[in-house]
Amino acid sequence: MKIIFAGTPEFAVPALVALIQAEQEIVMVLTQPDRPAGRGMKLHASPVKQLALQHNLNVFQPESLKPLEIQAQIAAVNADVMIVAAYGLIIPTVVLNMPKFGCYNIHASLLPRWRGAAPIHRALLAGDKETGVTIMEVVPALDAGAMVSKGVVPITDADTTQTLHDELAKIGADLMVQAMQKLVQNRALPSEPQDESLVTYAHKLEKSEAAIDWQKSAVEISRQVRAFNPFPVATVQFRGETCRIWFATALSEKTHAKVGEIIALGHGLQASIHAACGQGVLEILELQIPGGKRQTAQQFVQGQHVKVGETFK
RNA sequence: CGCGGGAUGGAGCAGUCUGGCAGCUCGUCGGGCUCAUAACCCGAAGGUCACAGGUUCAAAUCCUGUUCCCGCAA
Repeated sequence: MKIIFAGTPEFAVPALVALIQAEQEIVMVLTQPDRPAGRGMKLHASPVKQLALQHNLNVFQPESLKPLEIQAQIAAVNADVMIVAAYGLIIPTVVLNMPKFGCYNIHASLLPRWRGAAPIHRALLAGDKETGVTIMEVVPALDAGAMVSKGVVPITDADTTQTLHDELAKIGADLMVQAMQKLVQNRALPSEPQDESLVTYAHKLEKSEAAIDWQKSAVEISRQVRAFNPFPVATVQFRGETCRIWFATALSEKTHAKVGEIIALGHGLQASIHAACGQGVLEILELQIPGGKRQTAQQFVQGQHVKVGETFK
């Protein structure tokens, strides 16, 4: 079966790997153009492009899919199906209709919950007990297509956007390969429409959401820290500097200390920083100071000579 | 050449402005105390101060160049 694969970031990589290993015929890989990024603003190829080049696949990276000559090039490969995984460009209806068997998307949530740009972050922030990945048809409306299959993943107190992202990408890849095998056998994929009454939207993360508000409960702050790892990372003010908090968990103990105050420092191998919140206590385990690498709470305390009674703001 | 921070025993840092004995909190090793311990006490090992050149009686520190790491911005 002739497949067009459309994807850009790391999330799409396992799916492309799985399709290559499943020996599907990938006739074109759509990915966003190389963009200036990183320190020095050098041009960087997307993770999907790098993988595609390693396998000598036909890479196509137009700025937009709207121009007619671009659409003609896509039509020319005469694909049977198109697979979309976090591509990042709007796909016009004309293009959606090109592949014989349609166009399928991997979305990192249990639809219809968390349609949109940041489903993993929003599920974690909201305190959802589980999330997952959905394979569905691509339709012109945002993440609104009928659903083909789902995989469910529980969210634990140890999960971050990073860990969930990696797991969901892997599950999504497996589900997509299964769906393609089914499509080859049956020439069609059964699907189930989304219940519109249960729709929620996962709007894009704002940089301003990264700052920690110590008035909030430890549970909420812990979710925020984990949702913002690895990007954009929750931040806090300490000794007048903006520090990033990479990992923290909520402790149920009570305290009368003022909000943001360091009330205890762990010892030995389990060293951590305990800070008072609006409700409960936050146990900080991994953080980073400006100009430095991320480090364990123990290294931070030893290097910065942190004392009980200092405060985060 | 987008802006800025950094590199110092195994880890994390101070010392650099104002040149003058290599320092702090840990870790490691040895000994002691203890029913016991991630606790406490005593002792020891471990450094080309990122690399190269320059200034100086004297450079971690001042000057020039290079490499690597990090944050911002996108």
